[in-house]
Amino acid sequence: MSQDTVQMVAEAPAFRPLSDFAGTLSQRVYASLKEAILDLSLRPGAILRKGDVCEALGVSRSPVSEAVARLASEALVDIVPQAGTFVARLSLDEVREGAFLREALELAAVEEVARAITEEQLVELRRNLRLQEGLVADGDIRGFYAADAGFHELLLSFTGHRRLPGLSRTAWVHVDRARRLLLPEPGRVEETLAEHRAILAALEARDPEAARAATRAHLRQVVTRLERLGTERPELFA
Amino acid sequence: MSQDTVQMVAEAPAFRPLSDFAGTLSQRVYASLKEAILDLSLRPGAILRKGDVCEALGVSRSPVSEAVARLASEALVDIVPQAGTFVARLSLDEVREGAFLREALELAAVEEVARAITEEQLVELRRNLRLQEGLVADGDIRGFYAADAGFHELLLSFTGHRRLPGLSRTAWVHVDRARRLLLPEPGRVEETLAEHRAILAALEARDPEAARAATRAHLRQVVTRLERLGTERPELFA
DNA sequence: ATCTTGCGACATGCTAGCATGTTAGCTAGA
DNA sequence: TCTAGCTAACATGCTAGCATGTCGCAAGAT
Repeated sequence: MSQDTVQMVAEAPAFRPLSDFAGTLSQRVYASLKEAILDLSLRPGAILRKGDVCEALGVSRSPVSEAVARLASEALVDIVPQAGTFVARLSLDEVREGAFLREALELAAVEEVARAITEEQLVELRRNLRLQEGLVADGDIRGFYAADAGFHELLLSFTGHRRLPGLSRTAWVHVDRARRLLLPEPGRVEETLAEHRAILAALEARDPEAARAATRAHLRQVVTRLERLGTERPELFA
Repeated sequence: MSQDTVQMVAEAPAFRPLSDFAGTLSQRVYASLKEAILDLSLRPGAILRKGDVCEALGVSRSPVSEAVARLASEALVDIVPQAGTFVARLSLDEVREGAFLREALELAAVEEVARAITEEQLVELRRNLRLQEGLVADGDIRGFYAADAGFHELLLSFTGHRRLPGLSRTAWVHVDRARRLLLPEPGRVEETLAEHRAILAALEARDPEAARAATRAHLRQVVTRLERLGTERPELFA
């Protein structure tokens, strides 16, 4: 019961306007809410009143309800029937599960891709990698993260499976949210770049096992640092 | 309204009553619809009118709408806005993707489990395997499939990840639906049983690579037969 | 002072009806 | 006879209001 009581004032939602997104109202509400949750601008553990969301976004309750249901299926919110909806707390268990899922998917992908990658696909990866190098040189960290995501999305799309990239992103959601807590470490982007180069090298060699090893090493970096954070500051996680 | 003709009766959805399920109305509608889709009692490609579902199940349109939205997220139905909702056609691409996903998850799981499986967990697996043997001996194929599913669910649960079994089941959905088209092959259940024994043996030996190999061989059986069916009778798939 | 108990407020889930965009069928013209 | 355009029915998406179950607070009893 010793919950936070002081921060009632800091409950300013500040959602991105719906006009920034496309699709049906439900999808737009979903996108806006999800972004707010991943941003941590909706604090973990905070109550999420559907009525407030309706008023803030200027829509009725059906689209909000559907959007919240989708978020619940990703464990980003907890719905307690007839009681309330709460933003999911940060949880090391969820981080571990998300990391496990993404690692499983991505290892299977690179293993398959390494066996039959085409020259055109390698060209795409090399181009993305050069883009990353440029962004690092310019110090554009935000752009680098976007290119990073693009690199992984390219890899997954090479399997030919349409829904795989989206599933991987969904799996990674809890890791990504917790990552906001990590302070930027000097030299980390250069390490990331080197890890991407190692993955590309394994794919150029068409060596499935090397590709798996490089991808695994790459993906475990973030989780390792989050585990360390969990032991150093356990109060951050539920 | 006009009376149902004889041919209309063939289109009778025949949903399982909602009282057979638990949870909110949305969840029950979802379960009932999903079962009908997997049963193929809702024909692939058929139009799925929400109004009809409402009337058949005796509920309003909101829970139906939410249930259908969930089905759409699993690609079991296609929603065309302001036009109609259709039961997804059988698709070899979806079968391949579902098989890929489940294989990725389950290989990662057994690899991890093999490293640190406890004696109690092995006991659970052995007990399940003996159950399978008994059901095969009794010729209870339906019961055997249930025990089969339980075997895999046990394996996945040993990772400690809560949502993993459900995700694997979701991934497998398209394979499972297409499997209804396969004629039962004599001796297949005994082969399945042998494959399960091989997985268990690898786990008892705490050999991650052997566990991966055995699991992979097991999971690819169904897909191989479905691929064959796809070349022999391409008209069955979209 | 503490524990219990009852009442009030409230958040979600559901129902019913309106707005919007699509599709199919029919009609008129070439 | 075939095509093009129009109209009418219709399916979904959204809005607004009712039913149901939960949680919190306060007053009273021990």
